[in-house]
Amino acid sequence: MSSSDLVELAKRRGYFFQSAGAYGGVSGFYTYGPQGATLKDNIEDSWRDRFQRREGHREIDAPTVMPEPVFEASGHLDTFDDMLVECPECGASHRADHLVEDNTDIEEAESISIPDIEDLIADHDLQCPSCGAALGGEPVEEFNLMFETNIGPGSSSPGYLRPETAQGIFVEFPQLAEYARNQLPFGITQIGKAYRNEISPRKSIVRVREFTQAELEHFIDPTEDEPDIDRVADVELPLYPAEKQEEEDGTEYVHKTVQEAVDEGLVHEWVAYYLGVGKQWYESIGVDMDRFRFRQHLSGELAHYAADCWDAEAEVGAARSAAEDSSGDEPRDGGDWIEITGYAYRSDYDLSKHDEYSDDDFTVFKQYDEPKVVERATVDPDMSYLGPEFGGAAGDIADALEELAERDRAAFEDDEITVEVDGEEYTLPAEKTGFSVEEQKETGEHVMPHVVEPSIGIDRVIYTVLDHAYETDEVEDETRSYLALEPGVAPTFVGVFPLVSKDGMDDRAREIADDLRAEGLDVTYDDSGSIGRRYRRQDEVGTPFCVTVDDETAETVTLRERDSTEQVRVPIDDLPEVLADLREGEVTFAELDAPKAEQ
RNA sequence: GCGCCGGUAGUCCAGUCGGUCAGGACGCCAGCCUUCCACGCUGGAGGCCCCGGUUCGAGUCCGGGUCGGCGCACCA
Repeated sequence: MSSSDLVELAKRRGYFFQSAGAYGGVSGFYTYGPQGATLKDNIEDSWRDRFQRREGHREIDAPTVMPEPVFEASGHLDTFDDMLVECPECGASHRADHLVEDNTDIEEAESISIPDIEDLIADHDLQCPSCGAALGGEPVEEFNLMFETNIGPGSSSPGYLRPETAQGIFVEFPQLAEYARNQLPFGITQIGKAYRNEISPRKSIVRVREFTQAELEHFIDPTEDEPDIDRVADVELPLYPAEKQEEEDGTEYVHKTVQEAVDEGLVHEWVAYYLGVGKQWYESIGVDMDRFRFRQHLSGELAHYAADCWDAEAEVGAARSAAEDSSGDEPRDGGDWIEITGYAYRSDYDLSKHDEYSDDDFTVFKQYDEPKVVERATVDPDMSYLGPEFGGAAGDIADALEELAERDRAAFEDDEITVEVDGEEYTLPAEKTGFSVEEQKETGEHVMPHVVEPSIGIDRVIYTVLDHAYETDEVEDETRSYLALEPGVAPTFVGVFPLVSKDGMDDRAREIADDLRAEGLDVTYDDSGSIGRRYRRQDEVGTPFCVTVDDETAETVTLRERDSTEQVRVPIDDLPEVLADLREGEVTFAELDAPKAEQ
């Protein structure tokens, strides 16, 4: 369906709409309506079940605001802080630091101050890459993609709204590792809002300034932990490797099972494992596998933290006729491919950075099976000598001695030892160094875990699920449009109607609706207009089943399925169980052992 | 942020040259009627994106803003 059709339906039927419309709306912010919020809940619950509960991981809930040092360590402060210069002639915006790097010998221009960058542009007579106009004298503007705020009164403690939920997990790693009893591997999930002050929000809820991420950070020991590939070995992956994308006509997908992808070295084993988990999940919530692929990041596209990355992508807005072509091997025209998940092998990037920048230890101590005995050269400098002799340099000299002992124990065979500190040479008698070679028992080592991260954009998944669910067909010579949402995620699960509002049928229907609600189902009651109109209404919001009371005294009701519009008769007493089974996927409508209803 | 195009009930649209042109359809609400697939009857509520300007008079013309679509840039 076209994007405008989807946006229109979403607004009309309460899925999502632009926020604060009464005040003219604000770009990049959306509100999920009564249907959409429930659909979102259902998809999030399903994600928890697949990526968390069934994998044995645990969820945390960290703040959305974090202090500045967190983002200094994570690298977001630098990489988010773009310097833009605008061409006075053609209006194009360019990264000022990139211009300088490309046209001078300067590297790392990102760390240069704005006035200096402006001077460099003027001094080198840099020109607009688009039209060639001179850029000297044009102001360089700073654009930070993180929302900034102040923590507490005053501006002495800047904070930022998190641009990804992941950092909330990484910064708490020491405490989380303690919870996990310092045993690798373990996984922590988080689902919540993240914020990016996008320059240009686009395409409805696909690119917004506030969005929901569902992330798993799986911490592993890179030297010995392996995924349990068997769990997903046979899952078929539609892969779109980097090399295929770079080909002239790079449209061929490679279909491999998880096992094959790992065996052939095409995908990192941990990433491949989660591609398998992910594919099962997308399929279960109604993403059309004919409009789905895993695309490998091109080397220049990799994030600052990623060692390898595959995106799950879905094609949305594709024409109906194309969707019905089930060959599946060729990408189709007409739709846009959007990223719905990033599967990144983040190595130890994040933990190393936080280990370096913070006061805490972001490693895990791994005990050896057998303690190792190692011979180690150590020093124990006589500080009562070094202090009076060398004054303030004494501490640095002691450190230098320790470093020298590890590097070159032969140096201690002389009577006098010389070390260099800040360009100065210091010489002292060997006996004052306390040098010795000892046998030490090592019981283990500190390991910096690596991180495997499936990072799901919930809003984009919702958009995809709605886009792929939209169907039209012919019923009684009339065109009908409906959302073929999976029963497991549909926000309204069953509509309950009286065939006509008289003879007590409406009261009976209300009772049934109440009973089904008591069973935990999402139920809507409707007695307005004609029965056909009510069916169509529910079809369009994607309600998979409708129950109609057609005789107050009868002990059965009709149960209608949305996609086929077929009906069966079901005893009222059995309804809760039948519907619960349908919702859980224990049985399909076609498999129900029930007589067809006459219409 | 730049360029092009656009903004009229909940939704989709009509609205001429500036002058009873604010209209249609669907949807919604109320009543009636109705025994299985949105188009039975009657009645009703609801709108010119915002601010300013031109004019005797602005939905209509102009400027700015805002929101949206597309393209460029950006998307760590």
